[in-house]
Formats: sequence, structure tokens, C-alpha cells
Amino acid sequence: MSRKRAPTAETALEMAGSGPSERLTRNLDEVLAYQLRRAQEASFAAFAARVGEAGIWPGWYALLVVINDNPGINQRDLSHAVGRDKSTLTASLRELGKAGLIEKTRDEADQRSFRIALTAAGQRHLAELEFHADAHNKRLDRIIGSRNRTILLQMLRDLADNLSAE
Amino acid sequence: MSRKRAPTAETALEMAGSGPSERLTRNLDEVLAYQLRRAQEASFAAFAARVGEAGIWPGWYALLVVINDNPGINQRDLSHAVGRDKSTLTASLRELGKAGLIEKTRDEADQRSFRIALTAAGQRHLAELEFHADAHNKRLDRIIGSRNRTILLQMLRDLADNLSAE
DNA sequence: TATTGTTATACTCTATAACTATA
DNA sequence: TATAGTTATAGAGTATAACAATA
Repeated sequence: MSRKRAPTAETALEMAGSGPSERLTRNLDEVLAYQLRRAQEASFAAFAARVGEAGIWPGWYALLVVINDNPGINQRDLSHAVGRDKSTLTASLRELGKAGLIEKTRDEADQRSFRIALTAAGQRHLAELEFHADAHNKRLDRIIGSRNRTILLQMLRDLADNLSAE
Repeated sequence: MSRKRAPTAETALEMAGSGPSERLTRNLDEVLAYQLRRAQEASFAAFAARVGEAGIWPGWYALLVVINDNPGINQRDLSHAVGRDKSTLTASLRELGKAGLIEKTRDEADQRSFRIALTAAGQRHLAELEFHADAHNKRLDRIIGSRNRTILLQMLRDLADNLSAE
């Protein structure tokens, strides 16, 4: 996780803007899975561009939120919560630790695991990310119309929940 | 693009299913960007699992669609259409060529570029993918309610278009 | 024996930069 | 000089498997 560039972010923004030939993708317009990917990429790129300026690491967001909401969580549960393998957490948590955003303490009851919690700096950092997330969400609201927000969120949650269930 | 496994696909499905501790991610529920990612991942995983069984390469789908709709397209335009750098196309197109799905012929008018088109096999392959995409879309429709499909698609396209524009 | 977390390793996807050949 | 496509290289993100410590 070296922080030099956020390659996918800006570049995706640039490229997407300048379509040279009009509508080469007409027949993908109706493919839900494809539009889902486009929207996700665009949303991520925009969010990354926003927080990138502030020198904040967007990939940490979900991690910080879950830790904040579940202080003392261990890595196994954390990895399940964010849907990634536990092995991928090691590096991220080390970075978060180095940045002074989280604290790991041995679980006295079970010496195999750690209890992870945000430090004060971690809470401030999260607050800053929330601020940007908020601004980003408002931008998305303006695009889709804020009354549609609830519907869209519900549909997305339904999709994720139902497709995963089995 | 060695075809041995489709790691993200099945594994994501498995993991997402068995949440051990309930709702560790409550406060991410309202974060549109996050739910967008979850839905996209789940959708991709489900589609990959479906076509994976049939030995079909889901990453090729968008490429094949665009080529089919724009026979004779060159790599520069193709790369813009799918939103990837031209350098990433080289390998994919080589695979598609090896698989006998596309044909590259020199553009006589401009010897630097190629004209890319689907072969008959490519068209059959695309038809098979479309079949699976169709089934997948129907499954998504059942989840969100088919009347909501149009709305969702519109919102996703709006998001992608507006966020990229600038 | 089973589980938590780490390490070693590998694979996918994508990008940038330098290059070749044409224009 | 500029453009189309290729190659070399790198990095982010993720996974699996083997391992050490602990249960």
C-alpha cells in the first residue's frame, strides 16, 4: 500500500470523459451488470479524487467504519464483515497501525487474537472521511434526485444480499 | 489471462454467505458508494459463477459486444469504448484471437491500425454469453422487481455519465 | 486437533513509459 | 512530429496454502 499514486482514480475520470466516437456501447446500456460496474467505477473514482486531495486513503474507509462501530473486534470477524480474506487484512492493519489510527491489544481471554480499536487520531481521520463521504453522497443525490436515494440503496442492498445468499 | 481459476467469483460468493456475527456493517448501509460496490461484486460473482460453469470468459463480454456492434473497429476506439487503456487490450485481443473469436486485419487505408471483427465462432460465443447474461438479468429482475429495472438502469447510467463528465 | 493471525506466493486487472511501424 | 499498437514493468487488490502460537 505505497501511497504514491491513485492510478485507477484520476485516469478513469480522464478517459471516461473523452469518448471520441459516440455511443459505441449502445447495446451494453441495458445490461444491468455492466451499468453496475460503470457506476461503481465512476463513483469510486470520484470519491478517490475527492479524498485523494486531502491525502486520505479511501480503501481504509470500510475498515475504519466497522472498527469504530465494533470496538474490540478481532481480525477474523473484521475480515468477514468487509468480505475479504483475513490474510489481506494483515497489511492494511499494519498500515493503519503505523499511521496511528488503530490499536491492537492482545485479547486476554484468548491470546491468539487481538482486539482492534480506533485511536483518537483514527476517530478524527474517520470523521474527516465521513465528511468527504457526505459531500460525495450529496453529489450522488443531486444526480439521481434525493428522493430516489432510498429506493436505489434498497435495491442495491437487496441485490447484494440476495445474490450472496446461497 | 490464464484460465485456471475464477478466484474472485466463487470465493466471494462463499464468503459473503456465512456472516458469523450479525450486522457488523450497519453504518455502511447508507453509504451509497459502498452499497454500489457490494452490489457490483455480488452481481459479477454470480454472473461469473454462471458462465464459469460453461467455460466462458466473462471479462470478454463487453469487448465482444462492442466489436459485434462496431465491426471493423480499431483498438484505440475499442479501448475508449470499454474505458481501458489501449495497452490492456493487447493481451485480451490476443486471447480472443487464439480462441478464434475475433479476426484482426490490417486497415489498408492506414497500415498502423487493425480492423477488428468477430468470427462466426465469436458470434456464437457472444450469443452464448448473451444467453447467460439474459438469465442473469432475469434473476436480478426477480430480486428488485422487474418494474424497478428501468429506474435502476437509468440511475446507474446517470451516475456513471455525470460523474465521468468533467 | 482446531483456530487466529502472519508470511510466502501467485494471479488478475489495470496503468505508464518506452518502443516500432507507420503516417 | 504524431499516432496505432506492442512490450516491459509496476502496483493495487485479492486469494490460497503453509506456518507458529495458542486453544
